Amino acid sequence: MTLSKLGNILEKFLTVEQAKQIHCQIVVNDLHNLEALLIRQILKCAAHYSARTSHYVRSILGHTRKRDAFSASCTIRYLSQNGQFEEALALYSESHASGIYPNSFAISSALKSCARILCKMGGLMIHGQLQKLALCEVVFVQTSLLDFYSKLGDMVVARKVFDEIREKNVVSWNSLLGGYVKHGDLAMAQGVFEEMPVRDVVSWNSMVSGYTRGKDMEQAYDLFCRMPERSFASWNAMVCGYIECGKIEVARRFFDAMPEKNIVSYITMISAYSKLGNVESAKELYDEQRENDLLLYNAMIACYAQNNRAKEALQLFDEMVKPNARFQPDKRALSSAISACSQLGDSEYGSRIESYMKELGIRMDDHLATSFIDLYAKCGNMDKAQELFNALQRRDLVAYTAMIIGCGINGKAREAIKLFDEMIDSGIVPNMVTFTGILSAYCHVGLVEEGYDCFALMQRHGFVPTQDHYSIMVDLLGKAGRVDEAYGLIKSMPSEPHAGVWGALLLGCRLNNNVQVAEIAARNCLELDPDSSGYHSLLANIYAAAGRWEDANRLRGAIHLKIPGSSWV
DNA sequence: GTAGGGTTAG
Repeated sequence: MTLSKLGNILEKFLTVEQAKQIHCQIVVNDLHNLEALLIRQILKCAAHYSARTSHYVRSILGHTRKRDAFSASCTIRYLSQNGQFEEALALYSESHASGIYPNSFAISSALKSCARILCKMGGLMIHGQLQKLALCEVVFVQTSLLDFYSKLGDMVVARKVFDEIREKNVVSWNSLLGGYVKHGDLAMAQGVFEEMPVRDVVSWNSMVSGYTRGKDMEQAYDLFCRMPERSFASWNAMVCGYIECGKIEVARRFFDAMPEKNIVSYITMISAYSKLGNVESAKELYDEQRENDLLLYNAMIACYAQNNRAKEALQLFDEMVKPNARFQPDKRALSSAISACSQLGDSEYGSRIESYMKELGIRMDDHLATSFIDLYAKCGNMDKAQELFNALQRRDLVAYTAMIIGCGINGKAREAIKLFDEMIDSGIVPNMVTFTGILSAYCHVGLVEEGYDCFALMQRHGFVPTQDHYSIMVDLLGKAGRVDEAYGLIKSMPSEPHAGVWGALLLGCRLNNNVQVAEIAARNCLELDPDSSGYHSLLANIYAAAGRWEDANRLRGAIHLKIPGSSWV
């Protein structure tokens, strides 16, 4: 078989299994000159199969005995194009360490990876290496470098790199323009836009998104109308802009008006609906495009997971794990799935995900570890959660919050408080979720004064306590026997309390046999949440405890009348 | 075959 024939077969018909067989043949017959060709063809196919082949590509590379600059650069490029930036960088530095000199393809892919994961050190190191490699004059490399600095927000250096490019092309200009836009420097961006010798559709798109970032939709629309040609990205930028301004209906009108939509348009709309809790609209859009893109899956799974519809999230995730699925889950899909497990308290499913990750060689990063911390903590396995927490590269707000909540629900209030203090000391500013966690930890051990301090601290940080925070505080006061104070706190609330807050008060009354306040609490509960029968029996118990049997029996009778059968449950 | 828009965790 000739090389070109083999190439054609691979390119057109390659499946993972077939490629594996061919690769075995090559290894067995010691045909190493074929390896580079094989890898190139696999990478071509990989573009169609995305995550499905990534594991396989890596395994091929593991088998490859002669690692030349060509196969390394192909793989680095492949990884960076498929969003596997850490892996791309790992391979880059590995190749570099084993004496393979990177070519311009490897360099630009590595720089792109650094930019995307905001790895400043990595980019700086590559910049340093460039001097020795005599690649400083290659416009691709220079533009990648420029893009790296502008994505990291260092526009001074970016500008310097740009000035040194001898033959600037439109992409170089666009990267500089995009940098100013991302940096929020609209004046400079406009200057560059005026100065550019040639503008293409990307330049116009950048300017449009410059205005949408500044929430100046009028200017954005004006520019949008004046564009000589429009791409998907032009429309998507407008859709995105209206979403950020909270005008979802206008965004939808633009979305519907698009002459042709691409997958990005769908993902943008789906995640907007997701954040607004409109799962049905998201699902409708998803159904129009299902199984079309890995990121589409991710967006829909995240949508379910973010809106307390964990079962549906996992159903969709299951589709991806099937042997013949078109897309295999990546880290983001995994994060959402783990979060769904956590909501269901299903640690068994979580363990399956963990072994699935091992099987595919997906490394645990901080993001994933944080999802697992939450899962294990909610399932009561604090040892495992602590272990993961200790192994984190960096402890950020979300990780601390997950641990604090975990300690809180597992009765380790002291640890929660310690973590909270540690977090504050390291300069991390807590948010609403953190306060919920720490407040419930105080509640768990009955630290009333600390609870009040926490309320004050929240307000000092500019947060208005939510209904949840008030519920926990009322709960805390009730447990401490301070029912009247709890009632006073409710009366001081700036907004109308929900049933949950009154419910917490009612529970407090039960603990303290406070009939007077209980009647008020129960009345409010029933008004706000008339379908629930729990309040009746709670109040009945309070009457009974106070010796008011008549009232208790009257209420119990009412339960029978109202919802027949419910008392049997 | 190289660079420029989209999605994760509490």
